[in-house]
Parts: sequence; structure tokens; C-alpha cells
Amino acid sequence: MVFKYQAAVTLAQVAEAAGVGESTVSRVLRNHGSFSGKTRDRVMAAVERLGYVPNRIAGTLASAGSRLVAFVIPSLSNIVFADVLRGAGGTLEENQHQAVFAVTDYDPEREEALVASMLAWRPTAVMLAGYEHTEGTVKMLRAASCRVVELLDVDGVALDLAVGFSNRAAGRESAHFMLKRGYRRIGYVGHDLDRDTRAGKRYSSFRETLSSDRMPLVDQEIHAGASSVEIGRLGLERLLARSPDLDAVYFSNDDMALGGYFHCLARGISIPSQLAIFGYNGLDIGRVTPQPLSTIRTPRVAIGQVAAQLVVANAPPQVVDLGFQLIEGATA
Amino acid sequence: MVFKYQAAVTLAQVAEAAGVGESTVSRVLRNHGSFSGKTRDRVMAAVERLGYVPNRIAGTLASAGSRLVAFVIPSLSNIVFADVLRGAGGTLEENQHQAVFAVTDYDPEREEALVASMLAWRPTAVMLAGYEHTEGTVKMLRAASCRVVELLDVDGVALDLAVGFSNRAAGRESAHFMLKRGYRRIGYVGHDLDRDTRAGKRYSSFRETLSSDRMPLVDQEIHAGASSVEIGRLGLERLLARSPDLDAVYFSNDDMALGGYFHCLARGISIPSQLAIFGYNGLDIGRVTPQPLSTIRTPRVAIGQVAAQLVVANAPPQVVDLGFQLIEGATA
DNA sequence: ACCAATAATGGTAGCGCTACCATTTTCTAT
DNA sequence: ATAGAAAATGGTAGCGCTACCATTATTGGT
Repeated sequence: MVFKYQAAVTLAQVAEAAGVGESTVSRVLRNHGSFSGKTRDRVMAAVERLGYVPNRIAGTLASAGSRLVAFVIPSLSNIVFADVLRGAGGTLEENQHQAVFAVTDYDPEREEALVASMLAWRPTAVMLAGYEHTEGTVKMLRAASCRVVELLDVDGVALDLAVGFSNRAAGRESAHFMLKRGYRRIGYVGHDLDRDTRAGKRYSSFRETLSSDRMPLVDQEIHAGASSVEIGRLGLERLLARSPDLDAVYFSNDDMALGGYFHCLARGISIPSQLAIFGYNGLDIGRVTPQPLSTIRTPRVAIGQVAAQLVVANAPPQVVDLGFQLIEGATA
Repeated sequence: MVFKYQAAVTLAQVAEAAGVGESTVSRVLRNHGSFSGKTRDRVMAAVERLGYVPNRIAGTLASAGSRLVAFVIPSLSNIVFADVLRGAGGTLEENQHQAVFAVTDYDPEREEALVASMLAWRPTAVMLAGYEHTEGTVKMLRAASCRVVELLDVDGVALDLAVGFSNRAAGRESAHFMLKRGYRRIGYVGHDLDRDTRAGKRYSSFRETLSSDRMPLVDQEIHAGASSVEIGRLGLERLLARSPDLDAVYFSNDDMALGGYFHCLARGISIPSQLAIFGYNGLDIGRVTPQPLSTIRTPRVAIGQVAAQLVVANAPPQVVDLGFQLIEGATA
């Protein structure tokens, strides 16, 4: 048993009902070209009466642009991408574009497959996270007649447009901050660095900065899977079991850091005197904890907005570095 | 200056290059109908060589279904909808469907506009949050030849398909639980109930249950805007300033409850002996706090999965109640 | 070797719309 | 009034693909 409710009304039927030509209906509906007020009323009345909804599939095929913007992002659970989407969403909508998305789960092969499937919709632009893509993905995107925006990173060579900030600089500044505060036995708790390449860039840059200041990373605990509050808590527990004398820990992001923070609360480890905690992202929740989380705030919503603006304005290829802000909270 | 990279390759060009007819290429690409192995190799070689990407706009217009599923959701920042999308995403992808989405910001008028714009893509299905829609939205959806799924609620009359649980039952069970635990002076901290109608249903049902047990709600603090950890903290602070003798507070969701929890931690209010806290949603973070949050866990990912399955299977109209689970944490 | 199945292939009419051009109607200035 | 410009409208060829039908090549059973 199949559930189809009724055949869709077509523009031709509206034209017939309104007693005008198809092109007239099209002009009225798009408010493009000239037509009289009387005609417009007749057309709109027919549209209303028949419940006509334009078919954008046909419209797109007949004209040029799809006004579709494809987002191929690693995860939806990660608030970072939700924020970027939110930022872009508003701007796109104001400019009559529509967002389509697909989730890669941080898998480059899936990204390639999803980009291919997105390109089949002939989007105005494809938005991706970061610079690390498979060869196949890059080839397709180069060949495609659409804009490409790489988000949340500027450390590398962009395909076309890029909007983000430097993850390497974020790692470096975090390290400088912690050293300046006098922490000497620093550890790291992180998640899957191979897949989340931006976290990997922060990590290596953090680590290198410590080393070049002759204060190398004492110990680290890296979980193979995705980041989460729970994994952050567990990671810190394990790290401290091995290296109880750490005086500070750098986390791969705020979710992880929050887990570490909760672990300290539960175990009565006083922050930051016994152990300092530093995160990354600047999530809202980190501002409301009893002690505000020391972290780096990233302009996620703005990244989405700027990316969308560049696309709708068809701006020339460029890299926009929106920077970040170090938040001196109470945990480090 | 306009940036177009190259005109897209068409199926006709592939046919030409492979030395076969257009229909043969189409059959090979869709692996539908019959063709010889030799032909398939020739076609695939040409596809590869030219970098052909099928145009699904054209394909959809020529055939029937768009294989597009439209999500019109209130918010992306709210993890609830991200979870639902994640649940649906996998199933849809396995069945070669694509998710398109738009965000209403809990505004019914925006929902109406967005539904209209989504219907223009002739989606296979439209997924909405809850039962409360404008008259215009309902009219459009009834007239549309696509499936409609209302998510996250089953208290009401569904347009077509519905997948969720009873928010009224959730409010009722929360009240029963708190009464059973012996709390007598119960308060409520919530957010915008007019817009988030599901939170409104939980609230009124919670309140009625208390009243019918002759233990009416003592005080409440309701914030006009969206929910957040910060607003939860602030709400509890204000509520306690007015009614310091409360022994338990019910929050409109876990984000809000977490804010309340942090407030208590910061003020040294011991939980649950001095004040009990009860949330709603069963967010992961609530399990990792020093004291696990008492709350109701909702099957968000499963709701997305089931919704997607019903749509791809073109199941008959039905309401699926996936229930919820009361979590006896340590905060109430 | 011969006929019926069956497999493989090509041609082509739309899908519903927009872009473009041709035509008709209305307006404006003399 | 009347030419000339401007506004309003209609007709129709595609956009790139798929569904359908017609045609040709191949197969197997006798």
C-alpha cells in the first residue's frame, strides 16, 4: 500500500486557471519582469486556490544555480559544527539559499563519498571542515563548478575559500599561557588525533612549544575514539594514576576538559592549586561552572556567517582568519 | 568578477565518449536494466576520464522521487535535534536519501515559511518537531504529496506519521518520583513555554500531578528566552532568593538543571539533602557530573532512526511511542 | 540450422520550469 | 490623432535526465 496524497499542481495548471500564459505566471511568482497589478492578483488568487507550490527541482534545471549550499561536516553532536551551521543558516536564508548537509564521522573516505553525492545536486557551494581531504575529494572539488569553503582552519593551502583561525597558533598560545602561569609538569588528555586533524594540529603545536621552552610534556592520555565529557573524565583519571605529580593538564577540547573538571570535583582535587585545567573551544557551559573554565574561545558562529557571506557574494578566492580569544578562567 | 570553473559534464557527453547511447549510460550508472560487462567497462572508463558527476536535479525531475528528506527543526544548538538528525542520518544514507534542513528558532511563522520552501524541493518526507503548527503549515502539508513525520511528541493528533514519546507522561512521572522521594516544597525553573510547547506540556502535566496530590507547586521562575545552562543557574538563583525553603526543583531540561547544579556547587548548597534537582532529557554530561543528574532519558537517536525507517519503507500512517526512562541519579 | 525467448542497446517524449524572443497592448509626446 | 517607446503578455526551445518502446544481437532447445 502506497501513500500518495495528490498529484502536485503545476505552473501550467495555475496559468490555465488564471487565464494567462505560463511565462506570466512564472514572472509574477518570481517578481521578475513586468506584469500588471490585475494580472498579479489573478495569478496569486489561482495559486492560492489550487495550493500551488513551485517545483524548485524544475526551476533549478531550467535556470542555472541551485541555491543549495552543501555542508559536509564531521559530526552534529559536536556543538562546533552546529554553531557553524547556525551562523551560516541565517545568512543563507536571507539570500534565499538552502542548506543541505551530510555527516562524515571524521572519516575521509566517507567525506569523499558524501561530497560526490552532494555535487550531484549541483550546489552553489560545498562547505567542508579543514584542509585534510582525500585525493579523490580534492579532484572532484576542483573539477566541480561550485565554490568550495574550508572551515575552522587556516593552517595549510586552501582549495578556494577558507574561513577559520589557526589551530597551531591556538596550541602555541595555550602552551605559552600555561608556562607563563608557572605550570611546569604539564600533561595532555585528548581524543583521536588522526581523525580530528585540527585537534592534532593544536596538540603538536602545544607540544612543540613546551619542548622549545625546555619544559616538555610530562605525560599524555589519548583516547582512540571521539571526544566526550565522559572520555575526558576517564582520561584524566588514567593520566593521574600514572603521573600523580602533574600540576596542569591541557585537554583537546572543552568537553574533555569538563570531564576532567568533574573528576577533580569528585575526587576533591582543588583547582587550580593542585591541578590546573585548560580547554579549547569556549563553550557556553564552561562559563557557568563554579569556576569558569580557562580555554580558548573560537568564533564558530562568525565563521559560519562569513563563509555564507563570501559564498552568496561570490567573492574571489581568499583565506579569512577570524582569530580566537584566550579566556583566562579560574581553572588555570 | 565571477568564479565559475568549468561547465559540468553531461550524460550525453559520456555516451558520446563511450560510443554508446544515452539510455545505456543511464542504465549502467543506475545499475538498472541490462547491459554487457564490456559496455559497463567502457561507460565507467568514460565517466572516470571525463570526471562525470550525475545531475540529480535532472534525474529527479525525469523520474519521480527526490529522495530528499526535509527536516524543519526548532534549533541546532539544542542537542536534542542534533541527536534526532544523527539517528535519521544513518538510516537515510543507507537508503540513498539525503537530509535537508532548516531551523525555525521555535517560531511557528518561520516554520510555515520554511515548510513552504522545503516543499518546493518535492521531498520524500518532511520531518517536524511536535504537533503544534500554524493553520497554513497544516494545510500545505495535507496538500503535499509527501510523507509528514512529527517528532518528539505523541500527545495529540498526528497529521500522518509521528514518532516520539509522551511529554505529559514525562511530566507526570517526574512529579510522582519527586513526591515518592518525599519532597514537599517543590519549585520549577523553566524557559519559554509558549514556544517550546513540549516543555510546556511537561510543565503543565507536572504541575497538575502535584496539585492533584495536594502538594501544589510552591514557586516557579520562567525565563522568556531559550534554555541554557546559564539561564538555569540564574533561574535557580532567583527562585531561591524568593523561596529559600524549597526542598526540590524541577527544571525544564538538563541544560537548565545543570545550571542549577552548578549554582548549588558554587554556593555550597548540598544536593540532594538541602535541595534536590531533577532534569529532563538524559544528556550524556549529566552522567559524568560528580553526582549523576536525576532526569528522564529520552530516546532521541532512536526517534530519528525509526522516523527514517518509516519514511523509507513508506509505512502506513501511525504513531510510534518510544517511551522514556526515568534515571534515578544522585541529585533527587 | 531454425525459431522463440532473452539480453542488449538506441531513440525519443516528456518531467516543470525559465530564458528568450515575438507579439500585442498601453502609454507619452507631439 | 499618430508615431514611437514602453509595458505586458504569450509561445516555445531547451535544462539533463529517465521511462518507455522499438529494434537488434545473442542464446538455447530441438
